[in-house]
Amino acid sequence: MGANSRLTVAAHALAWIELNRRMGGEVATSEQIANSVNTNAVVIRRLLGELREAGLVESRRGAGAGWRLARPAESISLAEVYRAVEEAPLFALHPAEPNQECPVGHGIRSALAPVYGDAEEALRAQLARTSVADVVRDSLAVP
Amino acid sequence: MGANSRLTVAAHALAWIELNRRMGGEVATSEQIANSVNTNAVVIRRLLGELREAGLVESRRGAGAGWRLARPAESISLAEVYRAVEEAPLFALHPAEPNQECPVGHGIRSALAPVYGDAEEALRAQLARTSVADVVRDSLAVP
DNA sequence: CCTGATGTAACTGTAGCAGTTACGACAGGC
DNA sequence: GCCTGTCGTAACTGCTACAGTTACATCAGG
Repeated sequence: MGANSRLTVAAHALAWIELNRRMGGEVATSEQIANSVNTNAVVIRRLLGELREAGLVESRRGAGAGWRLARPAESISLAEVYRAVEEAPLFALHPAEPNQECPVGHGIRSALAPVYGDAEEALRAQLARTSVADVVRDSLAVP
Repeated sequence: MGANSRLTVAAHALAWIELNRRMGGEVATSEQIANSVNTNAVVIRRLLGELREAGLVESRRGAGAGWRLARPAESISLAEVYRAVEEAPLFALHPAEPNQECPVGHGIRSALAPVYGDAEEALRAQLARTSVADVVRDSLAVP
């Protein structure tokens, strides 16, 4: 499937902001984060903008501007990050409406919808078990 | 994210083959299945070709050709169908290698990989709870 | 006012999915 | 042995989304 790296980059950015804070940094700039992720600063600003709408980070403008976490890193789970950056459902139903005169075509969307819902729920529940603080700890633990 | 409908169409095709068999049909043709899914027969043949490589269906060529399930519908789970049609991992790591001189950039891929693995595992485990026979039953139950 | 950073718009390149046409390969029936 | 119907597959198009980039307006502190 179309696997994208939005969750990866968002988690990286949040972990960097948190580590920077622990090192005494007031705020982190998109340029600094982009340097660690190895991408363009605009890509970071776009992603962090979605995280701000979700209430996970705050930004300051003007001179001495930058980003910081809106809540402790321990309380931000990857499930919240996922919800903030991936709005579309994981599985799509039919591109075109199936044949309603066929018993399968008529009922299959109603049959699959709860299955997909439960599967996404299981995915989110597992992501909820990891926080941004966990990501920082595990990253620093790599030799 | 790029949600595609490959799992949906594959499940629909398998359910249709099973229902057709229960109605006395020897084999199902891609044209018949495409008529129920409301798509092109080539789309069906491509998808069923992947399911055949996974050992879920068999095809016969020549006159009177078509498709049938390789195993009872009760024993084919959506987790197997998902594995057959979606080879790529759900979450991608970084598009470009992160900055190795940064502690976060150096360790984050190793930190995220098991998290993503566990999340996908939870997804597959939930999909494994539904079989093609369940899909047929639930589809027919829709008024 | 100057400076440095955010906030966006606009565009490009790339990739995958879905759809379509076309045609070769195959196997059974006549 | 040819006809027919279906699979098997290549090739192409249109569409969408992600990632990257440039450009510029906006803002706030010094």
